[in-house]
Amino acid sequence: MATLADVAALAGYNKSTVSRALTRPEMVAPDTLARIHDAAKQLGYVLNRTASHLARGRTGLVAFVVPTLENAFFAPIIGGAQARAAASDLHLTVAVATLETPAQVAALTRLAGQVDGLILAAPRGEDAHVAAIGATKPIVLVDREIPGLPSVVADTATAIGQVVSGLAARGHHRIAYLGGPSGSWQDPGRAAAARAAALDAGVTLSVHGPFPATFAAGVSAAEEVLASGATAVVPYATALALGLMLALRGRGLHVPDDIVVSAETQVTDALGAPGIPAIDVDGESLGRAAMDLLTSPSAGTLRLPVRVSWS
Amino acid sequence: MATLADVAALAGYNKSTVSRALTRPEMVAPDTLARIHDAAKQLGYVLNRTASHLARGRTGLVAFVVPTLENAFFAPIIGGAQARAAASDLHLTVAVATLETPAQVAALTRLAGQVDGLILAAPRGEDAHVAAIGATKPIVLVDREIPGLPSVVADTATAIGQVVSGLAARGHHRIAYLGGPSGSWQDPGRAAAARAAALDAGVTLSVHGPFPATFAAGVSAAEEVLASGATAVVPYATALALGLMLALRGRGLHVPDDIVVSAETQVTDALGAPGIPAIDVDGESLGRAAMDLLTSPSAGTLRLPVRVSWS
DNA sequence: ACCGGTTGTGCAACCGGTTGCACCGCCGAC
DNA sequence: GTCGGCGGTGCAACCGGTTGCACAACCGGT
Repeated sequence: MATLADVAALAGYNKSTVSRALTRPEMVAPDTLARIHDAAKQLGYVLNRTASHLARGRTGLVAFVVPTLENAFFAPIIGGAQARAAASDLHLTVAVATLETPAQVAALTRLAGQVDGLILAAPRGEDAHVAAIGATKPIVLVDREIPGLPSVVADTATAIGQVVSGLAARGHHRIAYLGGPSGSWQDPGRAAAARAAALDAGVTLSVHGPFPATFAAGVSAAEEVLASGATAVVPYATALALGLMLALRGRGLHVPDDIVVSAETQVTDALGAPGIPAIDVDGESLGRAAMDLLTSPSAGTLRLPVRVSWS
Repeated sequence: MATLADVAALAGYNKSTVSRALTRPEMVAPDTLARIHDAAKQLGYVLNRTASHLARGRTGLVAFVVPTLENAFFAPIIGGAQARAAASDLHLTVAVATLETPAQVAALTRLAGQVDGLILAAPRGEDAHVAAIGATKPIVLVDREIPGLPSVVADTATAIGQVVSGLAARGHHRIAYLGGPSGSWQDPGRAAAARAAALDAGVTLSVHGPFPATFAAGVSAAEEVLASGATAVVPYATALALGLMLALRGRGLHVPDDIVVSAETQVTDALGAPGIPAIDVDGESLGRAAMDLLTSPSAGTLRLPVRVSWS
């Protein structure tokens, strides 16, 4: 591997000039620049990030922390962040932690020492624990707000309110809301929005949960949903919706004729029936926004709209 | 941040001795070790990985490359690899690439220059392209075999053969196999196993595809499946199965009364009906095995069994 | 008492860039 | 014709560990 010194020798300049030519071209005379670029190309020089990072006191790593990898919801978010990270010459390292236990907080604190910044997606620990990590390193929250920390959240509460109103308008009198994992920051807001919309429309809303955002939990929720007598269900997550749909069908009910379940457009489209609400979060945008917030910091919350549509 | 030099000063030793005490304790006298550990603890010393990596000529990074993040199939694999990586003090950085285009190969080659090793999950590029990356850095393949490269694959072909046989034994005469993404290495083996089992049992097998491993593709496959007249379907991936199931139900068919679709246990359980085959791949084990293969190299393929069960 | 062999520690070079500061030459201004 | 200023470059220290080599002390054996 060619080093800066090699390039310098070939071009007839000093290491430092070469370094400047490569990182701050405006500090160097044009023809010097050209000669150095030539030499670099000729030698196939590529920057040694490790050395660069050591000298600069940075690591070039950003940790993306998710509560779980089982929930496909986070995949596009990671994808979006990853794309932006690559554009800034950063690496994204993925870690799994909810921040609910001291051990997890400790592990994440250790990890924080090895990265330039963290993106915490839907962390479930206490404000103070999360903030403590934010005190050490730049940090951005996704789908969670903590005063003083920058964050980007999908405005699903509003969306869910719209869904409940729409369902009521379509004649549903009993609606069920299936809550997310305990500790979820989004959940209370969604439940509240659902309640408010139901109250407003004069329909009954039953709130169930908490449930992990998994297919299996959706299956296990079927019983409770049936008992509630609801004709429409608004689950916290797509995985939950899918599990519920299949379990309902396993009990002989027809979705959506007997009971309507909201999900993503992708899923509601498949059913090919009208009147099913779809809630679509643009995960990639969330991820990109989070990464952008990390690289060009600014406090406050960025609230991204969520699309609601009806099949 | 305390440095080695600080610890050395406090403990009354030289940097080098401290370094050795921390990395190769057996080279240092017991009481020296104790004093150094004391000093380190007192100062809250933690190793600067960047400096360490520079001196050692390594980066401590392993790239985990997946063809897509949309498919939840890779999540547990990443999780498993991540867990093992953490145990070896390595960071996992996730990248998305199929290796099908020169641009992707180039991007991955660049990435390869910044990591200590790569795990390529289900890469879809040509053998030569993949092997070229393997020539630069240690590499492990997941769900793909290329002569000369270490790999770990889930033996889904065998599982699919069992499923087809079992379906035939349960009275299905027309069975459909839904293929995976074009370029998938696993797909031909699975299709072949399905064909062999069908031939063996004297039933008809129709092979469809290629399909991306997504929910939407499953939906779009419904038409073709219906046209085939199959009473049982074996899809390449769970997402495909779910999409298919919902689309079939959207067309008024009952799963599994009218048509049986294989999936993961999780999904088949939800249906609460007997006679549905389930195929379960232990993703975490795959990931762990891949990481282990990377850290303690050995050529050849590690073939992990896949569980088949019937609801 | 002498010697070859451990064992434990220090010295200093090194990994490969980055950057503050000094220096040189050339410019326009007075 | 001098002088301040500035663009361009080199020098060397530095980031924080790692490691080859030298060396001193101490071991048991003869």
